[in-house]
Amino acid sequence: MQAKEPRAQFHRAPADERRLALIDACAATLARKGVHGTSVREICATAGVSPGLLRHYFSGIDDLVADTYAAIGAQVQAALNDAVEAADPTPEARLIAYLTASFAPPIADADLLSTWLAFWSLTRTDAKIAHLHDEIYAENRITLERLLDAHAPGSDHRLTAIALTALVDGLWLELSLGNAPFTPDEATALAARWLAALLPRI
Amino acid sequence: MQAKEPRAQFHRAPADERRLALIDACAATLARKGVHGTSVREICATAGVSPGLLRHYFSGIDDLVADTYAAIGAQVQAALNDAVEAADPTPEARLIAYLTASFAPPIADADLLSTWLAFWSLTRTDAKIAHLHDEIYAENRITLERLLDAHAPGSDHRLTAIALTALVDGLWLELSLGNAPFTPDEATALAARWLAALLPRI
DNA sequence: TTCTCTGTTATACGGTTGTATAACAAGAGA
DNA sequence: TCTCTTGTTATACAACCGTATAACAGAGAA
Repeated sequence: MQAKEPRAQFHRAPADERRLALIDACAATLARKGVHGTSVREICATAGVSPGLLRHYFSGIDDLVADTYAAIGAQVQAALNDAVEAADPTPEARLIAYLTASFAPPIADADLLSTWLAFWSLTRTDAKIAHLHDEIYAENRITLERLLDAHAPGSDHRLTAIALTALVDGLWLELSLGNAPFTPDEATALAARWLAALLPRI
Repeated sequence: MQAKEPRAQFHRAPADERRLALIDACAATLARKGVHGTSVREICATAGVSPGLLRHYFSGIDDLVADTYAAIGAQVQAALNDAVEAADPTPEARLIAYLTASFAPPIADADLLSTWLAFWSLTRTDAKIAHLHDEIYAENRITLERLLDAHAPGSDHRLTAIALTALVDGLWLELSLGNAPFTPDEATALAARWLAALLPRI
């Protein structure tokens, strides 16, 4: 006996804009609800769009998640690069800027961590995600090796970059999880002290 | 028209045993299927038990996951302690043993990481899990501070323990995710080198 | 203004989710 | 051997899942 619902109003958006809105909504949902609470309906509700639309832009929810990983990864890389480029042009200042940025928003951020954890946890089950992970981390290490090489040209910085990445990741993780028993400044100082021990001139 | 299924045979197990079996099954399922693929039915199937039984021992699936976190956390702590106690009784050897154990099975293990990632990702949404996380990490830091204090008594090792935890976590994460661009031995060497820089006598 | 294309919504489908419930049977105690 | 307790199973339920489909309507083209 219920009256027929009038069809909701909507506007047709450019394809790029809609894709981006869905990617943003996917990241926001992963952050807020975790992998468990992230569904097609939840994402589309966040994007203010009907559930069916997701499959008009992506082949499925897994596809959207992978694209979201790529987008977020690029955002992080860009934010770090910006911080480095905004620093004094000495190799030392650029390295420190990289570290400082790693422990401050928008990098050290509970939402970003939640999203990132979702990606990590999908690495085992989703080959596309695993491939993206390798790409993103390889690019990050190359960035670091360049920064290190500017400081001490010629030597091999492979292991140094690996260790620095690990240290920064570990500190970033605890900071972003919340309740960390240390401050962002202490994290930067720790990483800098570590660098000073390895690269005496810093 | 189908014949009534005869009720499956079963045996009544001691409460502790059943609880443990369900916890093991929960960990295994989280490792194999991820958060997304871990359901009451999947866990109970792994444990070889009917789905309804879970709620006879736990108030719900969230409760079981929390207990699983506590159990796995204790196992990890125990494995690390065993490695330390099995080492030569010098402070240096004990520290190195801690590091080596961190990058070898059963600690560095893809299954353990998958489970651990699930716990991390629940930290945001589940208060009980968040509390467990704080407890487990605090205990781990205390263990490390004791090891460091045995080597250099008197000084404050708070930040050193924090940094070492972060470095080990980061290296462990990449190793366990697979495709890491370094070996477990290199990870141990990196951490040891870091310790040597901070604590000259190692 | 009208036409046409297609981005978008609404709805339906079979399958799965966590939980509730009652019937059953294992195994200890008498 | 019998009884009784209760651990365990089987089944049911409403809610949700990801996807498929057809009808609708926005907005540029003619």
